[in-house]
Amino acid sequence: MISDMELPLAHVQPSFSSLAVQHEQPPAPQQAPPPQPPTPQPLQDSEQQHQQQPEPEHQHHHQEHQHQDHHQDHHHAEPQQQHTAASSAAGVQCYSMVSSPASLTIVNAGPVYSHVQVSNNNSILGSPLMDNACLFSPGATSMSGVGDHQYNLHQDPLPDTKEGIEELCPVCGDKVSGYHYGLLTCESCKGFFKRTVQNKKVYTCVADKSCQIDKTQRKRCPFCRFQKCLSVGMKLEAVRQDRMRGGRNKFGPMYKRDRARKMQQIRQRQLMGPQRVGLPPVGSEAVTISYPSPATSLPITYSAGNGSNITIKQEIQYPVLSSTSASSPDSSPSPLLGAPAGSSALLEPWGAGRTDVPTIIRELVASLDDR
DNA sequence: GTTCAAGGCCAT
DNA sequence: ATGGCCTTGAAC
Ligand SMILES: [Zn+2]
Ligand SMILES: [Zn+2]
Repeated sequence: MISDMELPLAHVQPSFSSLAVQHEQPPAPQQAPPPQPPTPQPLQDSEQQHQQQPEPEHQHHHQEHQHQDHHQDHHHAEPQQQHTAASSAAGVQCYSMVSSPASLTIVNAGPVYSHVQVSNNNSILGSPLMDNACLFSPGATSMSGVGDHQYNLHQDPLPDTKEGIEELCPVCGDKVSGYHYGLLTCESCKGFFKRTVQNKKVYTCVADKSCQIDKTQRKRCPFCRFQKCLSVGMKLEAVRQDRMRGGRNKFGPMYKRDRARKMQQIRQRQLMGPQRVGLPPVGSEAVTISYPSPATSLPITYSAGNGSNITIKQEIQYPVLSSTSASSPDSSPSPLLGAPAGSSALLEPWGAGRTDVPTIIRELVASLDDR
């Protein structure tokens, strides 16, 4: 039985499996793929209410925003949190792209951000490897009934070079509209990710969780779309639980750095001509620092829809108290290609949670972690 | 004052 | 439910 393997690797999925969780889920033979109601898994972390740094005393002052012409509805946070004490380790995986835009390989990486998952007994489904691992199937698997078009993956003759490149959404290939939840994505995936996380949607894949997601089929399987969003690195924590509008979050500096990095890459390309300018994984030099625990987090369980509980990890940033606050998000937003294995830095030596660090120092640190 | 990513709105 | 467009607001 597959029941208990720890399969540390293998669950990338948006989660689920916990759906029925706790109770076992025996009824599924090995073939039945979908009965599992998935729980989109790793769900949520949210950007917490806005309490970022200063202001030790207030907590929510959204104030009524009403100037302007339209009103929005804002409800305060909704009631839904129950924390559980158990959290298990997270096996995180990343997909790395192997040159062609179509093939992905799984790479196992250390704990990166959040994928906490509950008791996952994803046993059912049969072989663990199958379900999530094959994002790409050779041709045979078309989903049941739906997928009919199989394009052969043609690669663009000139994938890189010029700005044209890299402006495709890593999830669906549509045009990028800016940085959203951690990386450059298109407007629709931004909206999709936001709706999914805010409303705690739980999707189900009727096929085998490996549907191809592209601009024309992204609507067909939200489950696989969300799964891909997480795979490429969209951050749950960037979705605000309190729905505060505007402002900048902790990823701001990262976006800026990433942008500069890409810019330089382009410069080099122009000057160097046809030389291979593959950008280094992000940790090119030598400086690789790894820190212990990821961040203060508390797992909380909420019930989604009906009947499923999901444990999620919520990032909390204490204002100015604990030195355990995360200071630099992560240095690389890049889709695919996981960070080596422990390169998430959180916390600076001087425990500067967020005080007044001279700009220059901050940049130094940032560039340090960046490499 | 400017940015620009996050959330909201609303016609499909 | 989706996705294009609009408003917001901390960081710069
Ligand atoms: Zn997209
Ligand atoms: Zn699917």
